[in-house]
Amino acid sequence: MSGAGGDPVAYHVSKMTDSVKSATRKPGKRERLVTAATRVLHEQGVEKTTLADIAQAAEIPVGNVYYYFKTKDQLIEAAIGAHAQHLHTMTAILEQHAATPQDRLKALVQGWVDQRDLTVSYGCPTGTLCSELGKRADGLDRVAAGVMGLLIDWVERRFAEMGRADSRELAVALVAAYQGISLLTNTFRDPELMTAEGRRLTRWIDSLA
Amino acid sequence: MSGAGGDPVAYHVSKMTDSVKSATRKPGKRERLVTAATRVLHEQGVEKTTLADIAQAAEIPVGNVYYYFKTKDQLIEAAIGAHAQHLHTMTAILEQHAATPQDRLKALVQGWVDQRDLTVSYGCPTGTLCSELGKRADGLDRVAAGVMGLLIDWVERRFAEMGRADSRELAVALVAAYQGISLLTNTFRDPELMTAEGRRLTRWIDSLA
DNA sequence: GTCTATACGTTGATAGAC
DNA sequence: GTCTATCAACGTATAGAC
Repeated sequence: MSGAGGDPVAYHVSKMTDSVKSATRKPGKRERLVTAATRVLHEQGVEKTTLADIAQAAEIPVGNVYYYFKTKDQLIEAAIGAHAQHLHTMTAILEQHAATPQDRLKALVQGWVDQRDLTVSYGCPTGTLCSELGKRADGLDRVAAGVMGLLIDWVERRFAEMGRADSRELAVALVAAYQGISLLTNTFRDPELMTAEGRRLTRWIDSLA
Repeated sequence: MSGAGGDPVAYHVSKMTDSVKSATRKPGKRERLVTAATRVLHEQGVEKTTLADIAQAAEIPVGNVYYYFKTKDQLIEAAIGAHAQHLHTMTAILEQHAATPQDRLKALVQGWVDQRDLTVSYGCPTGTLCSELGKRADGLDRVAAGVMGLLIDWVERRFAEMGRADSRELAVALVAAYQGISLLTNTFRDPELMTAEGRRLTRWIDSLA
């Protein structure tokens, strides 16, 4: 890991601490930087994206980035933290709008299908992140893996609630199916691949109930 | 696309042509370069790999690379061609060692499981390539997609031989499952994920027979 | 054909003015 | 806190000696 604010959760805490320390601080800049980074890193990939790309998207001068983040890796880490936050929000909504474990899982799948156009263009945000960072061994790879773990854990809990003893294996299989079809949807630029696999997975979930 | 020798097949043809043109040519250098590129690009990823990395792995001076390839992209293209060649060889062996479509598909799955240690370290060679190049729109992305297409086509033919009308969808699902579990196996550095999914897929193929 | 030297742009990061 | 100017290192690619 590369310094303080090492994990996605700690990032938000340290941000709050800073806000308390100086009341004059504009919270907009840092947040804009992270939001821009999240989007641009997804669109261009981690290794190909420069700080200039992110700074431009956030409408912030390049050199100024270093006031908010000591290194490029720390900015990437914050962007991964934003993914974790987004995932948390999404699963909370799923739990609110669907009652049974099966319905929640099927709603998750439907969400994937609804996102298919973004997947066609850039692949799954978490998946492409893990794919690139998986070739590293500097700590950032573990941070990305953490987000993927959160997703699998959530799915596993739903299968467990359905009374499945093999809930972990089923969760891994469902997320793997999504990651795989995301890759193919992006590779062949064909949203219909995601739609068709969504139908298959929905039937599969029903068959397990 | 970035010039002559635009597709994986044409590469091998142009190589042959060159060999005919000058009998004194050492075929070792170019081939070593492509072999090294194939390995290093898989290990480090496309965007992070420099020509110096590849040249060093091939034990060739950096500047000399440009005698064999006009640009870095053309070397990458040749490496993708090597993947296509390898895939062709592999499927030929599968057809030789297994008789029925089911057995051939199960042998394919077993091959994936046997490769799990490499997947733990660097992910699926074709998959990580497609993931990175999928963010481009310069032609190389289509070349990588071509290799993935070869694999799906081969699988589809086996399902068709089994009499399945939905052979294309099944082929996409099987390859997606492999790509997805490859990503997770690499993300969590856990070969057991691949082993377990291999068992699941083998049972699934049997259930379709 | 093979290799060395080097040009030229870009990148992450720093120093310091305001 | 914000921004500009700039550095040092590295990347691709070229020129040209042998």
